[in-house]
Amino acid sequence: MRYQPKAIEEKWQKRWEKEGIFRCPDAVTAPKFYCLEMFPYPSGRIHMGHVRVYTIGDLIARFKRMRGFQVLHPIGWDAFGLPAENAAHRHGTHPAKWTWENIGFMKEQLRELGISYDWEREFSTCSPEYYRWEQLFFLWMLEDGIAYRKRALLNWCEECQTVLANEQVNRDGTCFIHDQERVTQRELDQWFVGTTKYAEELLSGHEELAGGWPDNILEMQRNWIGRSEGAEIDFPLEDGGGKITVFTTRPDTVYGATFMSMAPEHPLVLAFARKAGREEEVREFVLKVAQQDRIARSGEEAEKEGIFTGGLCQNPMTGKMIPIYAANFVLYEYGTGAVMAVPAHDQRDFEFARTYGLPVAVVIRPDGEELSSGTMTCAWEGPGRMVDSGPFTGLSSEEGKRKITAYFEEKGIGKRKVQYRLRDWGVSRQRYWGCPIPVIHCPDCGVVPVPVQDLPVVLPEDLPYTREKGNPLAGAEDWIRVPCPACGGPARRETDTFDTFFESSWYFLRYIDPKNDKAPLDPEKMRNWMPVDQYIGGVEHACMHLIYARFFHKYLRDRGVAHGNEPFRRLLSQGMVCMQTMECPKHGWRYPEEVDDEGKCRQCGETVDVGRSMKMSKSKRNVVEPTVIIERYGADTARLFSLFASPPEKDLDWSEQGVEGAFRFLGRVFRLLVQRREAVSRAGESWDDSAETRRIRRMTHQTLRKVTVDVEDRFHFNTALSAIMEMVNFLYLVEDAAWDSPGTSPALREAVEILLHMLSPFGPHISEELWEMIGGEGLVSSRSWPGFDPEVARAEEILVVVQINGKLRSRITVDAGATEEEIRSMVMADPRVLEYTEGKKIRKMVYVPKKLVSIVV
RNA sequence: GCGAGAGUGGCGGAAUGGCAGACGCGCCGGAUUUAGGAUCCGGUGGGCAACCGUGAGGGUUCAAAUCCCUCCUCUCGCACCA
Repeated sequence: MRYQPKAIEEKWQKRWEKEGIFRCPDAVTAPKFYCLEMFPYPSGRIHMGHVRVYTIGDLIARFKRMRGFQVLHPIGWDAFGLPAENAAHRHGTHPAKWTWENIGFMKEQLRELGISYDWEREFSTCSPEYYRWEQLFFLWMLEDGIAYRKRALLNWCEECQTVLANEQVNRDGTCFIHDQERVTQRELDQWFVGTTKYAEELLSGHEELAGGWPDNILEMQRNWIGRSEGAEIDFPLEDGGGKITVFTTRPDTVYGATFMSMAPEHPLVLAFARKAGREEEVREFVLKVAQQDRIARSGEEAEKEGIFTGGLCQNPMTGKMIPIYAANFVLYEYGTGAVMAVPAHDQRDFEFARTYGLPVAVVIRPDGEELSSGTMTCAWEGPGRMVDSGPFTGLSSEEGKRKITAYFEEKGIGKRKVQYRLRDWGVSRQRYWGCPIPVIHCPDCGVVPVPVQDLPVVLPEDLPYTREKGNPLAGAEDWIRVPCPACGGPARRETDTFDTFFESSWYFLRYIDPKNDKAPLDPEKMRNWMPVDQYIGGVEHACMHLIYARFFHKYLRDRGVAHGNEPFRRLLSQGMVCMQTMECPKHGWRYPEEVDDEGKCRQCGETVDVGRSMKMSKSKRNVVEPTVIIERYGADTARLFSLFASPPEKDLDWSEQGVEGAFRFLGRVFRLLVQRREAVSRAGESWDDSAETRRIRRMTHQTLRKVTVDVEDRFHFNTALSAIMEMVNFLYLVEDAAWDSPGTSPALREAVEILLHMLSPFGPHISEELWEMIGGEGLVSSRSWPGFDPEVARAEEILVVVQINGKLRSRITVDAGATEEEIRSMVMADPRVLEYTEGKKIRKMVYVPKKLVSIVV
């Protein structure tokens, strides 16, 4: 009898489904555990990254289920998005058809992996029954002023006729689809959502998440939110006709502000130029900067360029008039779009001042150093004593910050200010395959929200699904033309759709009540099930999805639809699946079959460069198809390998031999049980108290303890598996006589039963098969996790290590019950110890209970 | 540039102050086999040895892969954020 995964896996998948053991009833009858993996985009087939994340999630879900929790483990589809439109364009199918077909394929593949989902809760975000609720949320956001319309500068591709997200612009500033097409900046009216209103809470929420979330993700979010404390200061304009407000983190340097820099996009820039009769040259500069793509403009190496606008303003502390420049390094979207320039104490301002011959004024003196504005070669950005700063001269820069800000507030010319790097979220996309934004544009009433009773605004499916250019929705005249809900006059629907991150920002709530057609979800169910106890996904979502989802949850909490402050109690961020790449100097990336045994390219005979391991991707030709692996080795092998090869948070290097190893281990377990099943079924009721029984049971319970702790507390799945392997190795070495003896065979039966329980969350199909084979009751997947007996697991003898002068010199075996006194005297009697201590004076002796004795002579 | 993390056999990785290299891969040997494969058993950091070994150097400690300092390398994130 051989291990043939194909034959057994399908059988058990059908059986689990028939018995519905992974279905999660609404009523909570046991402690709940909500286990969620980031849902997939239905691209057509699963890849190894999917196998890894869903295997990890399934291990946790299955383990918790066996631990007695009522586990909610759902799956759905993040079904809107651009690839569907691109595929539609290429293959002439409808995006909806393409998407639904892909869902069908991928569902089948996930089933083949044997993931324990409650399929009854499955949904796709592209169905109106789902997206109607986010349309409702958007109407609430409009009501609350959280959603608003703003003119903004966006990346625009002339070929696509659509806005591109920053991630869709190549590094060289071209479109990610049309790499010949230069992306330009275009000003458009767009919908925004006020994520910044929650900036402080998104940051302070980290306290609640600390411990449950990996530190690096929290750190990334912290950087992304980018809180900085400082002050806003007003600089009056020369003609007394207003002021420019700047934000600075260094109010202590205000006496050194010798000019002002503004973002070229700032409307005041051209206004100043017009007044000063410099409009032409300034406009030319502004246009030139606008032509520069974002990437070329950003980065510290980029050359600092600017132009005098013709405007002047007054430094409120020195009273001096200072020139206002437009400068390419000033960001319009951050702070106020204007910066007080302190060349002596800011490197950018320093470079700018030297280029344009502007004055440098030292106002902070570092400890024990003299700075001279004429000779300094770079700015001093550190702390120091204030100089040339009027009444504040002599203060430390830290104290100066506080005192000057207080002074501003007293005089009403400035105030304390906390500034964030986080921007409001632009949610409009000029695309077809997305959720329609539920507003109507009326020539008389302006923007009118779609009345709640008219929801959902259903995406029309029966249109020419693709146009040569632009958004197909914009051509759907029958759908667009509607009467204005306010005045009844002719009006037009919004043709933009939501960013697909909108759908993924609340899907975890919908799983709790996926079929509810009266409300997004029932409040009682929500209180029963939220928060998600364990969320699992890739690090690439650290700053986008995971911030949007936290924001959404906080907003919905404020609207009474969610409760609790954070949606995800614990987060596991799993590493990528990588594989070696092979690159031919002439033909680029090669598939393994394009390279011969000697490592030469089959096309040209050149030696192929075997590169380092990189994330699997089609373009690098280092992809392994999960279906091929499942076909050849079975799902349990695929699962086992991805759990064993590497700890979950690290990158995993794919290796064919590693997969073979996993397969071999499963075969070994299979053979062991086939070989011993007779003995196991004949085993008696109770074991004896022989040394052999104790040895077997000790191994069993020690392994059980390690596996339980490794899976439950440490997420060290690879070491849990290695413990299981050790136990299998141990069982192979147990003599035939012990399997057949009435005294020890019951202990071996216990060992085998516990082994199958432990293996079940890792390799569920083979575990069921073997459980059935030894005559186990019911399905092992729905049994309870066995509890280990610490008494049994306790060692009878312990090894005490002896160090002399810090070096390992001897080991002695002592009875587990030995006292410190006994151990000390045994150590002193040990011949190896005597050899090193003879004739020497013992200066110190350290005793670590039941572990080690350290002697200094 | 700033921030975070990592660096251990031929390889993936164990050990989080107390026996460095668990487990697996690879390799070597044995058994079985007509043979190969598969399987089962054993060995496998370096050095003849004393000893030496966790990126390099220093420190703390009876004891350091683990803690501290300096440096190097790599990965990731942010990247002119005033």
